[in-house]
Amino acid sequence: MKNKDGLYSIGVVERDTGIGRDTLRVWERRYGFPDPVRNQKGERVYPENQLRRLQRIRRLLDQGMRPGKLLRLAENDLDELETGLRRAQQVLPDPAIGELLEAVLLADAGEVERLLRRQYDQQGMRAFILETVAPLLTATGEYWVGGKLQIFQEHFLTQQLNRFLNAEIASLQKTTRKPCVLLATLPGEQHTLGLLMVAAMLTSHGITTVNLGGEVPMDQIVRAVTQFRADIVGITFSGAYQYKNIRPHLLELRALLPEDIEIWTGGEGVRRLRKLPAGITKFTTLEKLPL
Amino acid sequence: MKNKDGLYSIGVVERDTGIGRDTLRVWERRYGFPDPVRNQKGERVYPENQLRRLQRIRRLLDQGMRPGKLLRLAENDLDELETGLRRAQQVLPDPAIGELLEAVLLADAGEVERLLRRQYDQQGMRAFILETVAPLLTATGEYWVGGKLQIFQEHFLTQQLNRFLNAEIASLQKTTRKPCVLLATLPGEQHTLGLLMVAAMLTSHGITTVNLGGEVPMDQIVRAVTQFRADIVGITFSGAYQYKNIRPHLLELRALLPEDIEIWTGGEGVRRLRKLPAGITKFTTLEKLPL
DNA sequence: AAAGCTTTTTGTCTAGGACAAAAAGTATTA
DNA sequence: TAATACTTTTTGTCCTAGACAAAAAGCTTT
Repeated sequence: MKNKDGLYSIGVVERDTGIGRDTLRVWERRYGFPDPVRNQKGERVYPENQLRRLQRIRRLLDQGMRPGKLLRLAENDLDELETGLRRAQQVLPDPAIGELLEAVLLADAGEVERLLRRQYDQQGMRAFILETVAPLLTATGEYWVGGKLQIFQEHFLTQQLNRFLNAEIASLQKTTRKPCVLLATLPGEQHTLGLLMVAAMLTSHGITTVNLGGEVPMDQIVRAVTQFRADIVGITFSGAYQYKNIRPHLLELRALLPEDIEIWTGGEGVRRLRKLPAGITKFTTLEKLPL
Repeated sequence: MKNKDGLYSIGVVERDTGIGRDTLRVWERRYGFPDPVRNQKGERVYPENQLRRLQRIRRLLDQGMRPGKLLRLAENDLDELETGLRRAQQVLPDPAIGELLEAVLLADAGEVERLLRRQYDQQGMRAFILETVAPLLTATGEYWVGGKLQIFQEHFLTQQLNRFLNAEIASLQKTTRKPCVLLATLPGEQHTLGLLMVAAMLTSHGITTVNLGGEVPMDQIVRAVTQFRADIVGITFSGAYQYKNIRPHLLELRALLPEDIEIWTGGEGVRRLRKLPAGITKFTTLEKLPL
């Protein structure tokens, strides 16, 4: 799949950017980018810098921009758009996030744990998630795109957060009550940290949550809803999820579930969505969760 | 995408079965199944029963059977194969495992938690892993192949174990010391519960573990080893992992790592392996971990 | 049982055209 | 001003049938 020197097949690019192969080919035809090399067999082979650029484009698309515009732009135009966006989004630097990032870069497990604990004890679950975990993940995302963070460090942080949140949820969960929220992602979506963050927030407010984790087929979600007598189904979509699929999938799920079951959805992937039918609520930010 | 009456587009089938669209088309061409209808636009439209059958086929493929054989079979031949598999795998009856299975089938989170806690308190971490968690997973695997367990129930149990073990690891982790064990699976291997079980056992014996989780690229493992100053690298392979790749991958990793770093490996996939070179140790069973 | 070889099986990729769904743009009405 | 209806543009998914390398199976030899 991956050639020695940062060369990627169309399948790998599809997976790593979340852009379908047909789309990649049609962009090439229409806009001239991406412009992959060919291997001996005549197959497209994408150099690393094109993969990176596609990932950047992907992020800008998620912000609501349009392919027809983005793909005709040069690299430095993208820079401008990104800095423009960054300015618009007001990244305020919290010293604690900096400390945590430092500890992640040094891969210092004890320190990460200590800092998470300190923040949690200071802030309580809700603020901890909103003001520590979420910004930390955003920051690491930016670091990764900027090449300042290794993949293993991201894995490490994910595991660390996973453990921390799971432990807290476990210790909180005894005292829960109605309503019952069922959490899952659909097949193809492996990013489950968002679910965990939602679960942590809800559980800390005494709401029963059942987290089924990643890649749960739709019919299984439907069955689980009856089994657990859930009132609400929460589905998250990361930025890597095939955007085009999100709406149809949500509609499909909506059609499969009884009307009195609410659907909540959130995550990077959902930001661009507009006008959802009754019975599907979109949360662009965790702050908005009704607690 | 989904039509009213249980009709599915190729994209939906791809998603719900995990079988790529190109593969679906080529199967149709070669074996005559699946055999979708066409819509007005001339596109493939799969009726529900074909989707279901593809899902069954998918499961049997995961058990190691081959497309060329499965796709030429009639529906009741599939039945036979499934019952055959069920019989081949014996069920051993431990009352506690039975209770847990029952609670999983009922999707009773509180009860599962209570039973896990009871077993853990009685047995201690080592015996809990060996005599409760491992047999429970084996049992659910058999139930799943036999169709007695829904996918969501398996997800539910995985999450529950995940949470439980992570919580215990977190509470134990303060007092750890050398040696340091780095745990991960290679790309393509998403099964990470094994890592968690190892991590739990080692941590309970005061050994430092760093769990990087699933699908960590090899070069990242190498980098992580130096960063964490690990002494041992643990890699697990589930039964679903391409058997043929295991040995070469282990050798590749061995070549990339300094000689004084040990490699430990385990999991279903590793059982058949023999004669590994110096510096790679295989654990066919968790009991054998040197503690 | 491992290693080396040959044959068969299997999945991924190619092309450029077609078309409907979604979004943007424009006009009309409240 | 804002909501609604209609038109145009943009965009992603699907189609065909052939090619070919990677993976697995089936042998044989060490």
